[in-house]
Amino acid sequence: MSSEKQNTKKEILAITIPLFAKSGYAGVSMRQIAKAVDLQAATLYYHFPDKHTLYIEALTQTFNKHADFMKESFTLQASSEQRLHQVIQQLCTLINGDTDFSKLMQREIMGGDKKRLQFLADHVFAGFFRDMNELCLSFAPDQDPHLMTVSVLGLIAYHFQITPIRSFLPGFQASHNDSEVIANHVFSLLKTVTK
Amino acid sequence: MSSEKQNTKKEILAITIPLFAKSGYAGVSMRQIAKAVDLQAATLYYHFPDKHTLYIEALTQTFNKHADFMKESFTLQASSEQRLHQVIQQLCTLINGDTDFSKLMQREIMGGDKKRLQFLADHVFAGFFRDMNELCLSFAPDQDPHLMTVSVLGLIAYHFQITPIRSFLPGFQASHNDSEVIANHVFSLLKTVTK
DNA sequence: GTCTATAAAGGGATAGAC
DNA sequence: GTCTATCCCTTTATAGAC
Repeated sequence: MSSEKQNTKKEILAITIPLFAKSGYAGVSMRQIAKAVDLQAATLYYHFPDKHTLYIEALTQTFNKHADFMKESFTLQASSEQRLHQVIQQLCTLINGDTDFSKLMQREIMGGDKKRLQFLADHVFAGFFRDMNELCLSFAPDQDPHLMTVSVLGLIAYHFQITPIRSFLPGFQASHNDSEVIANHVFSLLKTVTK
Repeated sequence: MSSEKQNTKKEILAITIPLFAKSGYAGVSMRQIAKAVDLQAATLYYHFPDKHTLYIEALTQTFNKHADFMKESFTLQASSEQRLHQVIQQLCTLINGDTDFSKLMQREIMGGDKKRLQFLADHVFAGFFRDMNELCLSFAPDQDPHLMTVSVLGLIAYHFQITPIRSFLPGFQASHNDSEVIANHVFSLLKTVTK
């Protein structure tokens, strides 16, 4: 509790998260991490028992960061169309503002560890997903709510996933990387489903 | 040209692709590959100069496999709505039938090597993407064609991306993993945009 | 074309000084 | 809490026999 060095652990995590997001667990060595944090590799083991624990803590922190949003994004009382619009905008802002979150999620899904996926589903997404199902049911009653929720999420997430390659694809304009432009586009698509 | 051993190289690639897809470049060792192919690790170096080249060839083969579809999916002369329906179905079949393709693509995008992304964009997706832009323009003239193309692709791709975690999410039913069910859902969403 | 053996480098992790 | 030094294992890659 004494001084500035209590922050080291948090600093390590902060610097490690983007490394794991970009290159994956196996793609980052403890030595690389140490270099990025400007410490000796051995020092990392004072703060974390091993590499796996460091990764799990990085993962946990990245997901916890958005736990509040996941729970409080549906407080607004309004028409389902207005709520949809708001949720789309918030999701775009969230995903655009934290690329690491999406990447780590993608990597976890591809890795396919069932226990971890079960955990992520239950403790990170369940509440949010349930709210989304409900919202979808109210603005698109003809659609299966689970499929509809995935569609809305995919419609948003994919635009940010492909950001690194987007500028090389036909028809690209700088505005296509803008969070608000994407949000408006997605909403304009989905509101035709509403009526 | 003599005998059965000319196939070794192709066999190595065939077995390597799913390994790289699931665990990424750094997540797979030459020894693991050798074991999976039932060869000694040193033998791999007779067929490929190094690991990187093996990976690039695996990548290339995976993408080339679909080059034909990417070029010939738009020959059908019909209403834009019918063509959209057909393209959606074909994309679902393709993505559902080759998980490795999507995973390798995702990993490439997350890795962020600009030269490789430029190459993939130009040599794998450019033609297809251009056709999609055109199709989008004809069935949804009010939307930006580039954004609309990405939306259609994301709407489809995301459903398959999340397959491993889907069964843990609220509202899941077994049918949600079915390629045809997804295709019909996506089309039913998009056709409301058409009118 | 595949093997055994091995070199050379890099990886995770620990011991002990400060 | 951070360092240096080091252990031990795995990794990529090569040399040379068959």
